[in-house]
Amino acid sequence: MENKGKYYITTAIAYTSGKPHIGNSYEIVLADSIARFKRKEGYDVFFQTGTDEHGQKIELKAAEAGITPKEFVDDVAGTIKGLWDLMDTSYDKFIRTTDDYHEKQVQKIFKKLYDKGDIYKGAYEGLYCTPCESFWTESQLKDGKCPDCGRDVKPAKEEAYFFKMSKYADRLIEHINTHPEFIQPVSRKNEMMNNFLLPGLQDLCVSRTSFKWGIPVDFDDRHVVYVWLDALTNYITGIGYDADGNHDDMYGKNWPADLHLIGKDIIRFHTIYWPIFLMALDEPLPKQVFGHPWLLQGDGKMSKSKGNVIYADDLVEFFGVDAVRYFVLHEMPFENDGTISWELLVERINSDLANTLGNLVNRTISMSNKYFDGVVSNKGVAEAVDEDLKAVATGTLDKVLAKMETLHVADALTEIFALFKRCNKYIDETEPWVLAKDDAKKDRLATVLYNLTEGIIIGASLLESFLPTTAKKIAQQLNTELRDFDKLKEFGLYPDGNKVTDAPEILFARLKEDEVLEKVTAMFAERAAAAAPAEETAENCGNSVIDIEPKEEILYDDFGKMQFQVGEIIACEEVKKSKKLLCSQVRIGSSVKQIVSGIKQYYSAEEMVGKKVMVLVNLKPATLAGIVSEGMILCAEDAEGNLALMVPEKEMPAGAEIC
RNA sequence: CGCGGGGUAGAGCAGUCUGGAAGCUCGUCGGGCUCAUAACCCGGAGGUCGUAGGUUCAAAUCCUUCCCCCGCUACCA
Repeated sequence: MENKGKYYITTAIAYTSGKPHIGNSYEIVLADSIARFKRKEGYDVFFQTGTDEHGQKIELKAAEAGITPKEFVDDVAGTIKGLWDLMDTSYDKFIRTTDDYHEKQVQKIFKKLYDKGDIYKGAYEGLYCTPCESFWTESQLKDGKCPDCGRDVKPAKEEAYFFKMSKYADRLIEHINTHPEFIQPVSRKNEMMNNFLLPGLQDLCVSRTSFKWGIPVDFDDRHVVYVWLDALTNYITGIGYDADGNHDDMYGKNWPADLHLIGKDIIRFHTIYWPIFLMALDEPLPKQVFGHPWLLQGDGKMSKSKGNVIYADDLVEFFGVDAVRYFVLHEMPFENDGTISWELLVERINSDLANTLGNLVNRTISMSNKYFDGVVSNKGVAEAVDEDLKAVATGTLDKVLAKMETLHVADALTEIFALFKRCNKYIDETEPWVLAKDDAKKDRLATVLYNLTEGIIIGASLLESFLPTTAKKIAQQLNTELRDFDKLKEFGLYPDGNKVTDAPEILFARLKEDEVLEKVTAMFAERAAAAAPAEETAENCGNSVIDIEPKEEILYDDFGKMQFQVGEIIACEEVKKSKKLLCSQVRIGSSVKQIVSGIKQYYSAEEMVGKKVMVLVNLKPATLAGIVSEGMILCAEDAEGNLALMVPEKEMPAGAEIC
């Protein structure tokens, strides 16, 4: 195989605040498939992944668990690495931001940029929530309050170091414009340009004094390096970058990276801040950043308290590694988010892996055994129908290469499966069972089975990057080797007279959806039961009471001005323009009022109907989202902003006064 | 008018740049076959290509109007 040079691919490093769910595990499988594919193309691949282990959140979580931050991240990093290994991923390097060489380089980089004048000391001004010890921006606030605890925030200042982003903005704009392939998919490019670059970049805060779990700024130890300068630099420290210029050979060989594979949520950091850091360090920019979409759970949101979070290891236990790899790779389109559900998994696995691929391999081997004691020989009795099969088999490589060139991994898989489908069709066209009845057609029969075996091994060789274990199993059953890419345009390389296994193993068993769902339900029920007591205890010792800002004392007259009545919701619909609003028709005595309330996230329109609720009826009508609201439905609100309607404790008629 | 993406068969999508008979996967219905994991192969049904207008011999595709969904909107790891 010709050497095409180096290929350095990275995933984002996973944040060690907890076990990643399947949506987070998707990225590593995608990266692994690309890495394996590039190796087969002849590139000298270096594939790096790892964990991002600093920050306030981890400091807090560790404190909650009663262990040190380092103990906490050691545990989670171990879990993450275990998952990556379980998914059969072929990374060359697993970097942790707590690794000593990384910490040392981050300090040196920070100092270097400070000496250069790109980092300066300033003050971070924002809205501060004292109990949470967190800064928020105007737009992060929920109803003007802290989005974490709901309490008031006040303007505050904190000493911090800043990076001069604007200094490099023009160079970055120029780079993005002259390198259309830099940001993928391209739709993201406009987002970055219009929202950030063209309006003008703000300087980035790169240090914090409000927590300690981070890399200390070595010349000012009240500060720790904040997030991105720590996390993003892993891509160079992991391969031996040295801020003084004494790089490891690995660095000279691999940098710049060929591909940073990341989630679409952190595109900004990788296409704006990271390139600018590199410019400041006088290092070349990565060639491409691909912000992949997300894999979302279709049936209801994943939530830990519901116990329905899907983890990669659960899926592997149910379906096996390659089935899970296949699903996430196939179901994820290039630009839009993909959906995962147990039903879709079963459907996909049955249809593609069991029916199309597994059954093809199985029926082909069975026929070789049945008719020729497993010996596959090319007797050269060709017919016209063979030509199309051969053309498809030898043409698939180029199609797959074209799809992979633009990182359309799902489409590449579809191309490979088109070959397997073609093989199935070939069996129908040639009808081997008919040939078997006529001794005179024995050589034709042998040729047909040879062609099938050849088609399958070509397909399996292409499949290797995506489903490595399955590809190897197929090769084993056919008693041959998977082929290199430069051998995939030739048809007829399967050794003449070779013998396939006499005991073909089912590659993917067909699954019964109801059985799977039953097992899933049982698993989640068990998990929820295990989680519930723990959560309750946490609630009881933690947040069972909340305090809110006291308001000033009022007179009875003030209270008397407000009229509260029981209202019955007789109709309710969502206000389509809004994320939060429901519009209810509320019967108050003999009249009906229209009231708009911001409770859509907690109550559906359907379940509102029929409820008796507490209503402030003499509030001056207001217009919300273009709809008149003639009162207010009252709710209790907890620290997280969850709402509960206030309802009469005994049955009361609509219109009853509340006093 | 903050910016961007999208609305094509029951579901999920391609096709739009470069106008020229509406396609793929799953599901569904019917047929074929029996080597195989009730699988495989063939065929049918099902779409006013979001809406309203315009350009053209010809529009899913180009232009304009409006409606609806989704993402981003600054220091979140």
